[in-house]
Amino acid sequence: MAQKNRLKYILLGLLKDKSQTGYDLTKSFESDIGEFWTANHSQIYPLLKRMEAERLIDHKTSLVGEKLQKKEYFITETGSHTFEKWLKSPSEIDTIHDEFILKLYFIDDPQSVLLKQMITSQQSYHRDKLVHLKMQFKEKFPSSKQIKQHFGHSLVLRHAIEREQGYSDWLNEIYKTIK
Amino acid sequence: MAQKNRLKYILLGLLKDKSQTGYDLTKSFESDIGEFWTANHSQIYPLLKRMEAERLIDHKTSLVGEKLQKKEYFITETGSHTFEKWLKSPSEIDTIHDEFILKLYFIDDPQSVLLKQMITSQQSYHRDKLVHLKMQFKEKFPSSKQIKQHFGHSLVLRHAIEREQGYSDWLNEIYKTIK
DNA sequence: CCGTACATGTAACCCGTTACATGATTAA
DNA sequence: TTAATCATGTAACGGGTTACATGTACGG
Repeated sequence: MAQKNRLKYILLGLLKDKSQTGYDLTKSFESDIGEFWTANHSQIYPLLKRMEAERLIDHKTSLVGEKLQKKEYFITETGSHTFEKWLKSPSEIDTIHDEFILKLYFIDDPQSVLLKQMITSQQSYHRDKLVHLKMQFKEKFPSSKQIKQHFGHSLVLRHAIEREQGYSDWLNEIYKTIK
Repeated sequence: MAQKNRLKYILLGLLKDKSQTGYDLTKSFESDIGEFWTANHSQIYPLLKRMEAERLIDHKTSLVGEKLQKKEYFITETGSHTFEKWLKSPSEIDTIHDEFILKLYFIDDPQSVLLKQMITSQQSYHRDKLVHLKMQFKEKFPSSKQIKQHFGHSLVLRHAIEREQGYSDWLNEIYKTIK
């Protein structure tokens, strides 16, 4: 086994909640789950087929208009079991791949002009990201009711916000010392 | 162009500092740079050959004992130029792939027993990581002299420490609210 | 002499990205 | 009628992991 295939478990997790088409699943990577993982339809469709062959999921075909068929995928008993087993398994930690951090590693001189430019461009990126995430939280969790219903999601969003806040703080700190 | 190939730039960055063999380069992913990126020798050796074909690097062969030959790679003018161009290019941001965060996303119930177990196991991981990183910093940057010489590296290590601190704080916060 | 470290390579395989490809439905 | 969205697929390719493979040098 060469890689992890976490996408499989994401799809199981999403289908556990409700039956969906490959198209629907693809779209969820453009919103909610998209903050934490990415996937294209070209990866999702073949994977769904493989997962069906493994009996983790199944599908029923339905008509949209007069001709267009769509495949509504749903999770099987085996699929649910596999998903729960994954939840309980120890989580492996990947090293974080951040291109900016990588570049920074190679800059030895505190007085480097390039460094200043790099910091300011990163500052604006992470500032925007922070604003975006805070807005997301407000939209999805306007009251404690939503938090109780999707506790994990709220924690994950809060974590992303705190991470971006930390990133911004760190950048601002650097900026102060080099300017 | 399907992917990024950041490893190429890491190798250039390392060779810019000093000439090294593939073996040496492989080893540096077990220490310093290993905190921020991973790579195996099976990836490095073929890449070095490709980079040589692109005239980014070159090598001279030397003898270790009586038979064993090693290839000492060094960076070319073209290689230096390519590296500098990369440093100046805008940094793309990848979404962070954290398996624990992913699992958490799917846990709706704040009272879940599984959640408690997951939190405590993560707490110990990130606590250990934090200790490790702080030790690394003390070892590599015992005084301001080293920081001035390798400013970027010091920033990157400080960032990793603050990130782990933030992660731990967040976990502890969750633990308090669910216990 | 024996185990560890030094030193270099290839092959199989999976994951993920980009691009190619096609067609139906719906709302403006 | 036409543009956006819905809907599903395949192909090519590059990056990264695991495993296979071989041999030398050196210190205890």
